[in-house]
Amino acid sequence: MTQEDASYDIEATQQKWRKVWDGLDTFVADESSGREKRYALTMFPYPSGDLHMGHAEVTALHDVIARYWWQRGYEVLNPMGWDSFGLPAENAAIKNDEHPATYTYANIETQFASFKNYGLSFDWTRRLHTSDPEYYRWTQWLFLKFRERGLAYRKNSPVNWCPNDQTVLANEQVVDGKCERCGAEVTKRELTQWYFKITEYAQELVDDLDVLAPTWPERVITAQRNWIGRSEGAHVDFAVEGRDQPMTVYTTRPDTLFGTTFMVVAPDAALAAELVTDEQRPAYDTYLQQVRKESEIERMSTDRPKTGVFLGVHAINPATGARIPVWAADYVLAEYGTGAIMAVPSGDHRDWEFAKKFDLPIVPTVQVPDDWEGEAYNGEGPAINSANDEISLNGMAVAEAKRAITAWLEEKGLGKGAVNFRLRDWLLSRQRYWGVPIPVIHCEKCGEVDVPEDQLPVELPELRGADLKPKGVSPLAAAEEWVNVDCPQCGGPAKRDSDTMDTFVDSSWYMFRYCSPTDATQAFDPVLVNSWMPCDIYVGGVEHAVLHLLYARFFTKVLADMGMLDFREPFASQLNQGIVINQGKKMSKSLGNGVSLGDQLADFGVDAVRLTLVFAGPPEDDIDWADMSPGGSVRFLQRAWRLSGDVTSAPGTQAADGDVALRRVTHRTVRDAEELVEGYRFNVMVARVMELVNATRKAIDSGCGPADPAVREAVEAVSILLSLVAPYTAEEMWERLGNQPSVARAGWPKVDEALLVQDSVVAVVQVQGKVKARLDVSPAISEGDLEAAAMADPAIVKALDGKQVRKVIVRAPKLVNIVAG
RNA sequence: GCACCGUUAGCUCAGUCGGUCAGAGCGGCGUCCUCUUAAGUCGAUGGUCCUCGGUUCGAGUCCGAGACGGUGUACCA
Repeated sequence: MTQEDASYDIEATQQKWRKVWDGLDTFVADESSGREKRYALTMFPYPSGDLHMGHAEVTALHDVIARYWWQRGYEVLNPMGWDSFGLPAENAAIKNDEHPATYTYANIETQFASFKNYGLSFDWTRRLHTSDPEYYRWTQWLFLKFRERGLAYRKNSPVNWCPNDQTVLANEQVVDGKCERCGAEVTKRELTQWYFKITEYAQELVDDLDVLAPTWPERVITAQRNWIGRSEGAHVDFAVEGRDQPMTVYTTRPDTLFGTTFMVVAPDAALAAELVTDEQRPAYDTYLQQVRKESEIERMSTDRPKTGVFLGVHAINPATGARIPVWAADYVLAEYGTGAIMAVPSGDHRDWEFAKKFDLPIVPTVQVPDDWEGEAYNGEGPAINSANDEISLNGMAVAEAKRAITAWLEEKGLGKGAVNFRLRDWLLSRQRYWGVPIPVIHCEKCGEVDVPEDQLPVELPELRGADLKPKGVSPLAAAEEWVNVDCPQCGGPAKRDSDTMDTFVDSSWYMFRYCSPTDATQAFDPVLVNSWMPCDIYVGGVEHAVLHLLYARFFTKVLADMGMLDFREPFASQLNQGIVINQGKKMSKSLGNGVSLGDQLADFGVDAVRLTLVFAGPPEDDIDWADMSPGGSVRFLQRAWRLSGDVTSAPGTQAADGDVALRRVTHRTVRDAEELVEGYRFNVMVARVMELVNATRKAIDSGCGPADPAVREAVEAVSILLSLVAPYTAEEMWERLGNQPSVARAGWPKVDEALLVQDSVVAVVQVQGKVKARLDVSPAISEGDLEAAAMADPAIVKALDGKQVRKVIVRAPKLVNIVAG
């Protein structure tokens, strides 16, 4: 065997097939094919630099599913595009004195070429970029539609401010008190900003998680549930001495009302400043200053001691009539609930700590179990100390007591059962340039006026370099010719809104646009969208568990309510891939442990890199590239390819008369591969293909020989199975077998069920749990026959010699266990 | 602190209903081939299935406790 016969030239093969594929349009989705539709979506990238190992992994995994569906005979929509608005382009533009579009579109072209080289089955006729005016025109249109429905509004409130990026952030973009993007410590500012009213959909967003739970990763479901933070409880009014208005609190434990011994107000809530007496005002002001200076990070740490200040006023516990002091303390948050709480130190560890520190009374209202040790008790138990002239909760369990006290409060007009959410409205304004301009004009006379639909898109003015430097207000505000316009309503002087939208708005609806990407008359074609969607699979990183996925779900529900969609969840199932790390650590410039995708592809070829990533382990696990052996993948692929040269039967040869043993392996492998791909267990699927390759090799060299029809069947199956992971090698094999390209659309091998059934199985006979004999039996053998056969076996007779048979366990057709002694 | 997940060969992982169940691939080692340094062949090696206890005729598999590792989350009333 010469060198040329033993291996193929990876680089030449890649170049050859790229050219052939370009002429085939193999993966262009055709709505009119009449085939059942599938929509495979993977999160589109931000165009920063070239593709890296992370992109390589997620697209390789995603491609297995898309290609599998094509092979199974579905019409597959598998689009790709770019989430191309965003800060990195703007920062690069400032640094290099250029336009953000220059950086953005250059990177897009680089990534596009890399994707093509990487052999993915994307339908490139549907490519989109969110920064194209043809796209963001419809982002603006959707904004106006949301505004029409009262779901986009402006309000003044304290917002998260990133001092580094000089822009506001959504709550979802603040992680541990830091900017999710750049890591700078987030501060608060009072600003008037645009919001989407996502809270209006809070209940549905949490309810539908139950629908998604079977097909979405558990951790995403959990993350969203926690983020939405639904809780049930009650609002309770407390009269305040010397004040007409009561103060209202939200509590999840109204049953502990009798144990409320003081009240706490968030120091930065308006209510605190209102309630404080003149006498206590200096102390309060000092405290407030101190709290304001704390960073979010300090404030969020849970193990620091409680602080607070008495406001000088008293409230009345509506259940006991007791006078209880009202305090301000920073462990109560202004933004959650009503910004004030009823403190029950016996039942809440925070209140307990506070009461201990400031020597406030503690009244237990739930009987603690005998064996319980601790401080505040928030578990189950009968109520105690909870009675007045009108009502007694004593003896009731927690749930019952909640109902009873809530009913009593409602009857007295002192409270009401309530549901509360942690979720806040989505702050969407950004004070930066490279995003979608908000299509609103501010007129002194008319107020906020929509840009008329026929004037969309509101295009970005041409700004570059230093014009884009962060100044705390949007760079657009300084573009005078752009900003100053006539009011569309009254014609008077007016100004455009100079903020741009959060880029998460762009990505909240792109999955719809892919269905009719060039439609110039509407955001998307509802008929096409409803025919393709919801997406059958959405592959992407778990870092979007709350942000993007929550927003996209919200948009879908709003659009459904607008009558444009006949479904209410965009992604029927989801797969989160892990990340590629190196030597146990995340790849980073500072660690110098980055692995260049380009280098890996040059060294091992596309197929071997893809195979390595897919075979590395379960898709959701991280891959440590240092533990991987792409060289091993190269050798395996060459070994598989070599099979295709050994086949001597002609194309079209019927396999029916072929070697049965090999055929069983082939058909078993194909069937298992179906289940494994559908269960996203691609690594195991690859292992099975490796075994099939080994079995085929053995059949050729020392079994039925290369001319046997079963060999062709096996090698064709290998080629088709490999086409999901290693398209170049598979194509090369397919051609070498004498078939026409492309193997990607060859169709899935048909499994002969008869070959999956064994005509005899091996039954094990155990004595005392130890295997003493093996019998070839029919799979249909009865328990009686199996037992008789076992007892008659010479080895068993010998093993039982002189022993008393106490018990015989028969599990036909696999096992007989004889207990003797 | 709480919740969830995991622990099987050097590495990455399979192991379905409790019974052929101690497995695959890779790596490493050795062998052979007109002999290497991304070629091929053949072969052998390699495991306290994290620990302890329980259920069972039988436990990698089920149950309990613990250890270790990981992930998420954390003053949300």
